[in-house]
Amino acid sequence: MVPAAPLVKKTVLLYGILGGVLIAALKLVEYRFLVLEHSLEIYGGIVALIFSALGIWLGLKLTRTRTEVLIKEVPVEVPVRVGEPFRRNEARLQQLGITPRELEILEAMAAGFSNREIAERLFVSENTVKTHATRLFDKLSARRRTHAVQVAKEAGLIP
Amino acid sequence: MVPAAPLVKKTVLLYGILGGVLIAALKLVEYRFLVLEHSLEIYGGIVALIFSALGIWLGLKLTRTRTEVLIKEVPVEVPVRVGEPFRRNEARLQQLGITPRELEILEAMAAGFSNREIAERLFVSENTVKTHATRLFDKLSARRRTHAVQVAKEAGLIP
DNA sequence: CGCAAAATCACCCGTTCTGGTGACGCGAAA
DNA sequence: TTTCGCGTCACCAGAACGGGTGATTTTGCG
Repeated sequence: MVPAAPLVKKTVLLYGILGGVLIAALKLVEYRFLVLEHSLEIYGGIVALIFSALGIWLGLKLTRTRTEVLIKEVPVEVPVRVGEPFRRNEARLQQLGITPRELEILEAMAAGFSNREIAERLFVSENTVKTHATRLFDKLSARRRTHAVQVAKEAGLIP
Repeated sequence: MVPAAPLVKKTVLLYGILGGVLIAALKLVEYRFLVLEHSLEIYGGIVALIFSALGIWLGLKLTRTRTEVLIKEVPVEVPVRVGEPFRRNEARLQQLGITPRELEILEAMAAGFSNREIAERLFVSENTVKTHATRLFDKLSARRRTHAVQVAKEAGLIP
């Protein structure tokens, strides 16, 4: 364990110095608190609080460097379809009576865009997109957009 | 922010309890040390040491789960014959940390079923399906189910 | 030109989905 | 034994979606 040796060393050193300074500072002011009742508890509490914070910071610091070091390079298989640039089934398209505009909405839908996003993309209002969508659902006999997309893909309307 | 709320809360609570116990313990033994010279410094040092360790532990605990997120993907192109019965990309599946159950939900989702339908199909409550869906969206970096499906298809997780 | 199809937009209402939070049980691993 | 990952379930607020209805503007074509 302990991969980032130099950084850890530096951090620990800094931590030690900070601790020393704090102890010295506390010692300087301890006499003031000492005149109070239960001053020892207060003193201990303060020390505990400060060093807790310090410890948390240290812990965070250490783990942060660990996460940075933990970059894994993993080979990923990327499926590459050879040939077949996708040929749209125009016949079925006409058969279902899907208009060009509706097809655009369908494609955007399949790409995972929301109605609002599609509206912005095509420079129309969201209501318009919804209208197109509704008609698409009718023509594709679907009730949900996910279903519509599925049906469209199977019908060869979209890639 | 801070998604791991329950863990943090529990941890903080435990931390507080530990701190209290330690303070009490120290108070019990303080009189023994008090008879020595410079006992206050020793006392403070002990407190500082213990709470530093505690703080470090806390810090480590808090950032524990953030270690394996940094995965660098190295694309390796693999030709895929069209018409093949579909080969699931198990590697990517594991990379994303998608569980078998989540994959089931993902498949049903891609088929165009609603959460309720999926729930009925898998004999679980709709809430459970929602939970799985939410986790899927996180893992697939998607905001909508259509988008999730699209991402999953591109990643070779589903046909 | 004039019509029909297509495209555009609006409003309402109910349903579905998404995000966030919290909790419990179980089995495997540490 | 404790911890952890997974699966399960719940509740809530807000966003997105779907269905229905009606309306106006563009556009292609006879």
